[in-house]
Amino acid sequence: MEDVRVRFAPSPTGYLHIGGARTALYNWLFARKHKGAFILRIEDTDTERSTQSSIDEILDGMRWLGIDWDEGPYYQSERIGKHQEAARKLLETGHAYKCFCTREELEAKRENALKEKTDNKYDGTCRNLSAEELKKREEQGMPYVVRFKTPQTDGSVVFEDAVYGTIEKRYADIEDFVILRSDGNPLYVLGNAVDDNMDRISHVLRGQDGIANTPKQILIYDALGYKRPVFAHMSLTLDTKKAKISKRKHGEVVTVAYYKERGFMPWALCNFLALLGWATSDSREFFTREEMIEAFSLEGVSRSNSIFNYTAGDPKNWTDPKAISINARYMSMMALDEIIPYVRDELKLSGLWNDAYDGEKKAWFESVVDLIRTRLHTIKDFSTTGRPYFADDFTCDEAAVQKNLKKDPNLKGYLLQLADSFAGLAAFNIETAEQAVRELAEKLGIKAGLIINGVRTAVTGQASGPGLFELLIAIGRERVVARLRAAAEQFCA
RNA sequence: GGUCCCAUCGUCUAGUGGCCUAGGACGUCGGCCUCUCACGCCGAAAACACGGGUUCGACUCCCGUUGGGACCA
Repeated sequence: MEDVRVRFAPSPTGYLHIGGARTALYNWLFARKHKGAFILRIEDTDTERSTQSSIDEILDGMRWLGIDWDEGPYYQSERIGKHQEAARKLLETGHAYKCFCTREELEAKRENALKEKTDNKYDGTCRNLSAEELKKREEQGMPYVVRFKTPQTDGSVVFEDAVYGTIEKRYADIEDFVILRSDGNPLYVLGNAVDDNMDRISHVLRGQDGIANTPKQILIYDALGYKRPVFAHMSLTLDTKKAKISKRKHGEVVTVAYYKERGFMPWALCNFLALLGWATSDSREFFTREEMIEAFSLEGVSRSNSIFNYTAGDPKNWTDPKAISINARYMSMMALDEIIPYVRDELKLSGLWNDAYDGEKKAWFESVVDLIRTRLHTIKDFSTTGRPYFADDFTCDEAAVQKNLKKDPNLKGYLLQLADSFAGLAAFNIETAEQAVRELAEKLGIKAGLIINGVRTAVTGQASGPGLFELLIAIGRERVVARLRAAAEQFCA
């Protein structure tokens, strides 16, 4: 395949949502795989709804995901002249005509068609205008739209979709569609085709919602003498009720920005998104960027829509559980130096960062990250669940306190004794700490678990976490002793 | 309404006529490990929408039905 050029062409009317990100990703993967160019084009011709902040959010989202582009961003609004020129050319070559039908007239026809349950394609009234009538209306300055003149022969438009295979649509089923509005603005079918030609796009890889437009665009390509690109449509991402996902309906979960906020690793999100409608024959689940670029192929893109398995109101699964699982896996498996920067950013953001973590406390910091990461799901968890390791003002889980500290009235004494024992230890390490705990339990004739669980909650406020003795060493003797004493007073009354 | 597209466990999917007693992953449930939780490991429940063909043989091919989605406004 020579000179692969693909593009992502979002319209900046909102935010970068995960469906859009997936489209961008697939294009990017395809470009990288074939050593081609990935072009970013902003389709901002809807000036009413396009905003700069939306453009910024899209660009930020792509940068964060690591989907870098080679050209652009180009702005469609700067090329309206080209679109109009194309419309003029189609008019001149007889491939299009001016239509003076008013909105009201069309509305009436449509209603009528609806009533009689027939097709509501444009009836071609203005297609058959005589030269005389046409001239008269032009002189009167009547507003008009430009319609494409669909062939009235028996033929059909046929194209080979790289994902869906052969798709055929009869001319008779394509109405004379509008390509230019009366205010001179191009419609998507026209603008998009002209732009793709200008940008020398070789493969149009877009959502399946574009599939119905494709035959019309092919008509335009042919009429304008453009070279047809390869079309490849991909399935859509729907919600659990099979409706399109949107911020309006589903809220932040569908925006890329939210995943950044909630502590996702960008590549983990990409990995999840890639799997939503693409698979390799071995059903592989984890890929590095290079591996995915290597493995990516249009053959593996699925034809049926996939469902973003998100249920509102589930605190544990605040997004698709598979996405969380993939992120968690990445967090526990990636190299320590790779995850550290994310943790650093998160701690800075939540005011828990200490510059010594990059200096004399570096080794300690890394060991803590390594100790706790396997049971965390997002980077955000380092500042919430992980807070007791980095700060003294952590909150205590009420259920944990109830279960591990208030259960036995003797715990107060146990914890105070243990605090004294820890304080008096010649050396404080995993072995000596464990020995101290077990000796105390034996001396008191109780199960070690009682003390162990109590200590965990006293020291971290939580009911679960890493192995207790490693945890104690990570937090450090001084803080452990202080927390044991404080908890004994506060909770074990 | 017309046209187009799609249809395998709850979800993401593998499967391209015999290898399928339908494989993997997430989730769910059970077990092991154990100081808790998680990780890890082991195991279980869980799907070819339906009906016709074609064929010696259909998850795989064809037709229809049903269901879903998209586009046209």
